[in-house]
Formats: sequence, structure tokens, C-alpha cells
Amino acid sequence: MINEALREINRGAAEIIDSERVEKLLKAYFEEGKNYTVKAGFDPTAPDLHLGHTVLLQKLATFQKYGGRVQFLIGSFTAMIGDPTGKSATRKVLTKEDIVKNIKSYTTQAFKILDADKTDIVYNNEWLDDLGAAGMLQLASNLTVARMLERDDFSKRYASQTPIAVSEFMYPLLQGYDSVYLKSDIEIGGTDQKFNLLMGRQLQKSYEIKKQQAVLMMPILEGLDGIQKMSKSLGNYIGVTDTPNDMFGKVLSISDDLMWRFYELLSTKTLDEIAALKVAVEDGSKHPKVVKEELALEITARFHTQEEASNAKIEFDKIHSKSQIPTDIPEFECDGDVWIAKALLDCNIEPSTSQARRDIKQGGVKIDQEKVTDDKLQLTTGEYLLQVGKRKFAKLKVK
RNA sequence: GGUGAGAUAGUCAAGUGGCCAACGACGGCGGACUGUAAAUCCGCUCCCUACGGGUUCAGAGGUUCGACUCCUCUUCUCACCA
Repeated sequence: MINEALREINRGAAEIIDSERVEKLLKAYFEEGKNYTVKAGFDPTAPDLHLGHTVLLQKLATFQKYGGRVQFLIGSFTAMIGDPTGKSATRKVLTKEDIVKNIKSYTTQAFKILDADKTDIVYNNEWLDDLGAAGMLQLASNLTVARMLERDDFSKRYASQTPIAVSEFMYPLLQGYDSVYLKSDIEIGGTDQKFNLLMGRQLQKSYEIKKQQAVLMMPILEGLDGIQKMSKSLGNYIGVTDTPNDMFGKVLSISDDLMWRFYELLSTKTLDEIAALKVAVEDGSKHPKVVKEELALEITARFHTQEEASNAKIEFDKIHSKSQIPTDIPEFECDGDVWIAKALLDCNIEPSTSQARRDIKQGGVKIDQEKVTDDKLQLTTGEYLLQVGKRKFAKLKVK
């Protein structure tokens, strides 16, 4: 049982520092029913989460299953400083209203994965506001500039003469101080957070907390392309607020290799179940597409409902596997006889009449499922279903 | 501040007086194929009710029968020097 728990906790983790501590905590839970705390910090700078963020949440949920109590820390104070991680420029500061709004949307999204009864939402301004100048100085005296500059991001910026605000040095310190205040037993975060996570251990030691927190780092999830990290700016993400249809379709579009990665990091299936699926695909008893659909269903259902997920699957099959017509098609109206190319342009399924004529020539345009061959065709009064390629549809009513 | 190089379609990048609506690559779009929105192959890729017309190669002028290509100025970018 305890081994099973350890396996699930280790699952997908990039690195664990002080894994003996984790083992001890688990042992105490299984043998004496003692709980422990797992801290994870969230930066309320962007309103929407994508699947990359949920990797951490998923791991927290695993801990909750095995006696962990989650300290869901909102960086309400630190959001005003700007964490330099990953960005090589000083970040802009958010207004209070933005932060409050973001927090709200964060937590509703997070509780689709986390067990609310085993989660404490904490805001770090609660104790950081009171830290005061004296406390701040004391905190800062624990670290030297040389040690700060060890951080990869800082050293790069320093070397390339990109400005580093002194306040940015405070960020890792404050994040570390959060762990001191909360007396966290374990902290988890992405690999890009390593420096900050270790700071928690360092400061806990300085502030004479007997046991330093263990640190568990999760890898950064790849995006749909399977190469770059999942991020909004790269456009290769699956947002947790994506519509069921989008979500389902996006998961199905990933490569077979990436599918296993998603299984490992995002599925709630156990490692044994996943291993079984892998074997089944390899020996041909299961089709990889079926396995991928299972994954897509699971993920879609988590953020929507079971029913919406199944509908998304039906819709997907309709359009892609059987090349039928989707359910929702935008409708348009126009007067008199219309030239087909102009009609396609007006329905926003072609960018120009030139492009429309090209597509007609190549046999890519259909009216009511019939291929159009005449690029001079005039549409007379009636209703038409226009289609360009496999995916662009419009209904047009000619009066 | 000085000197030199450069600015070409969504992006990168050829083109040094007519053969240029402009090579090529990527992207995008169609088609075939596929379990897939992947991979692969084929075609298309400025606009216009079009075997023709219009507007493009940083901007403004000029030379020329004719300019993306030559000249002048302007704006911006980069490199080296100070």
C-alpha cells in the first residue's frame, strides 16, 4: 500500500529532493494516520489555466489521496513584485482587481481536480504584509548576492546586461519565507521553480524549523506539437475552459508518443492500468486511436461533464471519421442571385473571390454535398449548404 | 557623431534595366491517402464576376520606350568605429 502510494507520487516527477522525508511522512500516515502539508504556490497573473498547469494540481490530488493536506498558496503579495522565472524582462505589476478576479477563476478551475475538504487556500499577503522592513532585512540577510546570481535566469540577465530590479531578488526569498511561515512538509512546483523551491529549504533551516520541506518538481508539459512547452503564447495549449468539442479534438490531434506522456502526467488511471494499455497497443489487441479517445474522454469529462464529453466524441466522429456535417453551422442571408465565389466570401468561409475560384477549380467546394465544377455559377433563390474543404461550412439563404 | 550594409508577399529569403505578380523554403489552403486535425504524395498560394483588368518589392521624387533592379532625398534596421 505504501509502495503503491510512493509509486504514484513518483510518477512523472522530474526530481525529488529529500525523498526520505516523503517516505517518512507517508509511513507516518499509513501507520499512525498522521497528516502532513503539501504546499504549492500559484501566481494569479493570468486568468486561465491550461493542461500544463493541471499537472501540478493532479500531483496535489495524489497527495490528498495519501494523507496530504494541500496548502494552496495564492501569491497575492508576490504578484505585485513579478517573478522573473522564464521571462527575461521585468514583469508588469497587476492591479488588485485583476488579481482578485484571477484568483476566483483559478480556484473554481482547480477544484475540478482537488478535493476541497483537504485544501487550505492561503494568501501570502496575510503574513507578508506584516513582515515589515525589519523582517524583510532579516530575511534578506540570509542570502548573499553571489548566491542569488547562481540562479540561471539572473546570471544570464546579468551577463547580457539586461536589467534586474533589486526587488526581483526578493521574490525567491518571499516564496521561501512562505514555507517558513506555513511550516510546509513538502512543496511541489515545476522544474523551472527549482531555485525558489530550494530557497524554502534553506530558509526553513535558517529559521530553525526542525524538518526542512521535501521538494518535488514536475516536468513542464509539452504542447500539442510535442516539442515546445505548452503555453498560451505558442498557441499549442489545451485550456481548461476550452469547449468540450475543442478539448476532445485537441487531445485526439496529439501524436501517439505524446499520448503516453499525457497519460502519465494527466490521467487518473493508475500506472498499472496505463502499462496494460501500452501492452495492448503493442500487441495489436487495442487500436491506438481507441486508447487516445479514452484519454480525450477522460480529460474532457474532468473539465466538463461525462455527457458533454461523449457528445464531443460523437460530434468528432461525425465530422472527421464519417465526414458528415457538424451540428452548428453559421447561417447567412443575402438578396437576389449571387455569384458562388462572392457568396463564399460573404459567408466568411473564403478570404477572397480569387481563393474561392481556386478552390472550386480544385474540387474543394460543395453545395448541398455536391461538388461544384462551374466557377461562374449563380445561386438563385433558395437555401444552400455551402462547404469548403472538409471543415468549413455555412448555410446561406438567398432571397 | 562617423563609416559601411540593408529594407522584397503571412514569415524567412532569391532577384542587380525588359524573360517579374516576382526562384526557393516554411506556413496556409485544397485534393489523395490514413484511426487522426499526424506522416506522406499532388496542386494552389496579391486583388478583381477574370483567357482580360488593377495594385505591389520601406516612402517620396527623378532617369528611361521600359525599373524590384540606376540616381536623389526621407524614414527605419543592422554592423564596425568613436
